Amino acid sequence: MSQDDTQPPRRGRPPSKAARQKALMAAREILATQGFGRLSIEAVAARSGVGKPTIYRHWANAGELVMEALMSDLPGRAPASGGGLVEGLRGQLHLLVAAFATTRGRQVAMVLAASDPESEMTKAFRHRVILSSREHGRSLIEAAAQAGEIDRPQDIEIILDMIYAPLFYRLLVGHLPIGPDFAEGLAEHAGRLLGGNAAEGPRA
Amino acid sequence: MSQDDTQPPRRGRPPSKAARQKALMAAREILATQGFGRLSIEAVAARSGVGKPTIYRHWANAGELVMEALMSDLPGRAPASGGGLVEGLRGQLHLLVAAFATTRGRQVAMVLAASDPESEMTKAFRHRVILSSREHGRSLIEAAAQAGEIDRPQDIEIILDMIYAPLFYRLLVGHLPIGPDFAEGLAEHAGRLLGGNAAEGPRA
Amino acid sequence: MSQDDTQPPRRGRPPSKAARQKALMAAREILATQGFGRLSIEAVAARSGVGKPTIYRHWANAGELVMEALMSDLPGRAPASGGGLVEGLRGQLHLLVAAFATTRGRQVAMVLAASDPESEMTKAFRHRVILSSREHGRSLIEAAAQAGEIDRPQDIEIILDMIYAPLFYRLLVGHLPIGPDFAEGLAEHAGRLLGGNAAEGPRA
Amino acid sequence: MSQDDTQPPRRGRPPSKAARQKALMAAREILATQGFGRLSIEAVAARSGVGKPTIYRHWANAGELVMEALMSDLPGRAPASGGGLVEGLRGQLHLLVAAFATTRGRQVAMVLAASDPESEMTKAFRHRVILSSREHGRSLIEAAAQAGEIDRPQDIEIILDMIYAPLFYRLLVGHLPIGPDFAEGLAEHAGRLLGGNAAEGPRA
DNA sequence: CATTAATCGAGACGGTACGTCGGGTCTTTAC
DNA sequence: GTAAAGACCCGACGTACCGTCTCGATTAATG
Repeated sequence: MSQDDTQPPRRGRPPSKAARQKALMAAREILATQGFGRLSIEAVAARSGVGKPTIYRHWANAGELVMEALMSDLPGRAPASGGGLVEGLRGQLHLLVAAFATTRGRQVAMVLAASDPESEMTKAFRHRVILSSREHGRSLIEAAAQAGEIDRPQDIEIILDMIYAPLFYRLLVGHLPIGPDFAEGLAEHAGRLLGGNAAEGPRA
Repeated sequence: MSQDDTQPPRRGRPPSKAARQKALMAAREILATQGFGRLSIEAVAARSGVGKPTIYRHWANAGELVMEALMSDLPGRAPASGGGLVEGLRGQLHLLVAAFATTRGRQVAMVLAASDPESEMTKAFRHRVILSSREHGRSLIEAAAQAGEIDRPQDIEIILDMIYAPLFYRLLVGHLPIGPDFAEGLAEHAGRLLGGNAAEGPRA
Repeated sequence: MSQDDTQPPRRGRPPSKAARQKALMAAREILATQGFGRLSIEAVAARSGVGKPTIYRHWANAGELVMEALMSDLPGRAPASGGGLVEGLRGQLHLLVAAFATTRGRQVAMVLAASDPESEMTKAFRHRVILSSREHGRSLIEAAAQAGEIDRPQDIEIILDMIYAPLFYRLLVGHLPIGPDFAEGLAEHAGRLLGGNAAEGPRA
Repeated sequence: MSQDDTQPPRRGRPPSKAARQKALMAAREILATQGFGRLSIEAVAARSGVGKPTIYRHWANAGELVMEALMSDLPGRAPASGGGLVEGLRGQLHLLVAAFATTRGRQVAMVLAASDPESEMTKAFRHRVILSSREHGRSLIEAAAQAGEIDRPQDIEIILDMIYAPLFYRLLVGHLPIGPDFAEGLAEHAGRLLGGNAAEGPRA
């Protein structure tokens, strides 16, 4: 907001970064061992040794705390595989699948479904956790179009949804497993969707 | 299921269908006016006049009650449009989008995310609400293959996910609106995915 | 019961005396093993195999059932000891103390305190369980007066209370044990209260 | 008990005395207007505006709350009437009778009968409400013996029971009214029991 | 170095809802 | 036509967390 963020050195004890970290750590542990349903502010306070009011000073409710706890260890960008478009998508989808085909995957879906969709924290969570991969896909496609590898698609939003939605769909519905084959198939069909000449099968 | 469902007339007072219906009705009203977050067994009991223990006799928890309440008024099958494969998909997707592009859509996602994925009720809910449309799509595709309209696709599971996942993805993430254009685009891309000769878009 | 009970042959299933007895038996068992606090109509029904509505057909509430269950095995009249007034009282008080210095004693106090004091069953219980001994005492005193052993006391009601109240007082308050010494002391003081010439100590 | 009761200043928010008082006040009101049978924690919470968990933080169950509510407004010590022993007993018994010949009297009996006899609260209640008058009587008797007014009785426990039990007996059994005549008669007979020369009745 | 002020932990507060127990009534089938 | 079984509505139970609010204890920057 202000261009000069050198906050006027306020008097009194500054907020403790350690408390914040302890709460996040405890939240991650509870998520890992007991699940989202068992995570309560009370439990986080008890496990972390941080007082409840301190937790409420940092997060508005349990959902926001959980979101922040889940926003670490995200699948970093795929390492810019030199290959073509499908190659790039394949790499990213493998990373994504590996990152979400765990307990955390369902937790992400749960917290997303349970949170107030208008909250700032929820928006940030959606962008960082869900949509960032979609945006990465968009840039891969646009780069391929720029390079003449494919024609620029007209309905890119729907295509992006078709590529990235199935992962969360399987996560939520659980009708089929999520594994490397799944990422492979998605990448291949994405290629077919983006350009007929993409005659590059799943690794020959 | 069994051919002889004449259950042996059990002793004692039979469960009241009226109580069951009153509870479901109250649940639907609360969902419509206050949302899933405000729906509690207590509130359903108060609004319906049905006792709490009676509600617990019928459903194990609020999630199961909500699932059953949401399982009515589903988008019936598309009316067997005489046209080709894409025409059939288009009709179904329009119905689906119309059915879920409402408050109920997000509620379905929320209750699904929040429920015990192993519960029988959750499984029934997933099949009736989420997967039934997917299965309908499968039968459309297989009929088209049978008719020689398209080649039989190899990865039909992934294709089905790509067609039906985006609706729930947008529902959950909320990054883009859900409307007729969306159904249109999905049907068109589905056609492209299923057969090269699908030059039968809505645009010329 | 009687050999010539030619009841007008009423239609339908006759009321089962067995059900009544089974319920009373179950109530006694629960009183003995779990106490008055754990006795509920539900528990009696479960243990006895008698239906709840049947129990309610016989007793208005748990209190009345308990009262009837406790009204058996009461201390019979003392065997008319040939001796004087104090001798008679002593015999009766020993019987009383023996009958109430058990778990049942406290239960009698509890059910009496908890019951609706206006109910017919409560009145019957009070007369049979509490006041019958007091009335026996009255007749002993009046016989002694008749025989010239003592002067007829003026405040006989208060004297009767002073003789019979302490047992229930100790039962309720529990500040001192209830045993033979207690009966002995009561009888002796009762004699002193009733006539100065009653110079007959506790068995010389 | 400990001579240094400066309790170590505990951390955290201290219990609110106001909440405690509000709950006790509501309990007294319910006792007065609806009776012990209608008193539930829920009702106390609703009437007092105090939360249910707060009530449970202060008392283990309804019985203990009621006991504490009943422990106020006790019949203070009789004002040390200058007269002799019987005069002292008479004064105290009149106060006692006046204090218990009300609805509260039966409530005291009910709560005492219904409470766990081993609970600390029950013990305190018995001592403060029931036995304190008995102890006062003991000190009156011992003072009279010290002063040579009477011989020291041997069975003082039984005598004390005979003096103080009838009040609670009538309360519990309800066979006779409790009024000034009753107190009068008790005092007179107590005098007769304690010493032959107690020719100081209220009559002549 | 003492003061001061904000944050910390602890924990009680008024609440809401939970899931369960038992009360007393009513309905259905069996005897 | 009564008995059993058992579901009904209802009230209350005692507990878990919620999010807020005092408290005494800590801790840094200020004076």
